[in-house]
Amino acid sequence: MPRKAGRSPEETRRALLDAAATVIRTRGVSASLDDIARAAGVSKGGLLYHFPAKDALVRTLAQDLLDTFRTDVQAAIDPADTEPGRLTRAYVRASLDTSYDEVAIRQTIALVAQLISIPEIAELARADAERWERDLHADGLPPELVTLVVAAADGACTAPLWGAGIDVPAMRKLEQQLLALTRTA
Amino acid sequence: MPRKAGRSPEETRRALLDAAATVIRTRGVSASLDDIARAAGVSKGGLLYHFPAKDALVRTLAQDLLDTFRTDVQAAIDPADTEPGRLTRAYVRASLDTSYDEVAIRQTIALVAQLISIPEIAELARADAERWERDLHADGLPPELVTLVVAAADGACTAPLWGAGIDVPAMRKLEQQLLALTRTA
DNA sequence: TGTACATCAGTGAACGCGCGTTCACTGATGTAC
DNA sequence: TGTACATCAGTGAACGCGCGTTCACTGATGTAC
Repeated sequence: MPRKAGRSPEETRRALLDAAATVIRTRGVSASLDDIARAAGVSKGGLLYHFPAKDALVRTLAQDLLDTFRTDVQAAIDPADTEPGRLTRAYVRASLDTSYDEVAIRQTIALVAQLISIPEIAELARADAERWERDLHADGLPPELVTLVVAAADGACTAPLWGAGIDVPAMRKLEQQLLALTRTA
Repeated sequence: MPRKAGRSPEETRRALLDAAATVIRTRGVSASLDDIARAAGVSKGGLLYHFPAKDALVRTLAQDLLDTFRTDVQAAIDPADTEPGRLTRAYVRASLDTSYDEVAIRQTIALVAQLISIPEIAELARADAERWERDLHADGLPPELVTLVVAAADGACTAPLWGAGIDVPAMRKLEQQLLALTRTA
């Protein structure tokens, strides 16, 4: 069957990326293209029309996630906040603000863990992290403070990956502590 | 060829685990049993004599790493330190003490990332993390302080995973900051 | 001390299955005239 | 407005290869007598 009426190619592509995220989250990166394609309502061949190889699909998915987080942080910047550390505060908020449910958070982290285990994608993440480091250290706060606050934010939001349950009240408290720290400077 | 003189079965088993760590670090969890076995100087069949399936090998390797970290933290406890927070301080030291070289650290983290992406092993890590949470919160410090310090230690030592270079002086400074925090209580 | 036998610690060839990729083909959509 | 044609967005069968697992076999080591 050819192109489905009622779905544009871009929508199909988006559906494939979303399906890849869902399927890889639960079945791991070794999930088959067949599974992903079926979850998107497309044949395996159809998937390969949009992404010439599995590598390309997974790489695109990873870049998509990195871009989304960057956008989230930008959106978390308080326009009224003009003091040093505004980006750092937005980073803390975007990292710890658990407005979604616990399951979704854990699944997203699991997905990232899946992707980061691919060397090529680890390289992508590396470049992204270096950019974050530059941006955060140009935010007007003392470097040791940035190191501490960012490490804690990273640690808290990746902790579910290593195990322990997500304690929402504790995370809110930590968020407040970290935000307060950025204002002591 | 049968058993090699000059290597006991336990040594062969240990060699297989070490080889698995090395090979999986560089080629990922999808590294073949053939590669791992060859790296240990054993045939694929020989590997399967010691570990009945690939799952078993990888699970054993993961448990081995968790146990090693726990032992490291125990070893980092200062016997002269009798104040509240001694376990937390040992955790910070064991996490941030980068006495090894940078490459080794990054490779170990990469290995953990590989393993954690296997759901069954994520479950193992989860159980381990819950145990850590119990132990650390029974260490006599205020809970929010433990959350902050442990999150920062975790974040700092997993950061290389997401990218940014390991800044050894910055990590030493962070270590001092965190240790100081545990004494303010 | 020698011999027979069981078990241990492997070997390496073969199997079979799953999965990524290729490919010939197709019907809907867009464009030129 | 109708028609012809090119391109787009797929389909689904087939291929081939890699890898996990099985299995028949083997030589060294340990044990009983």
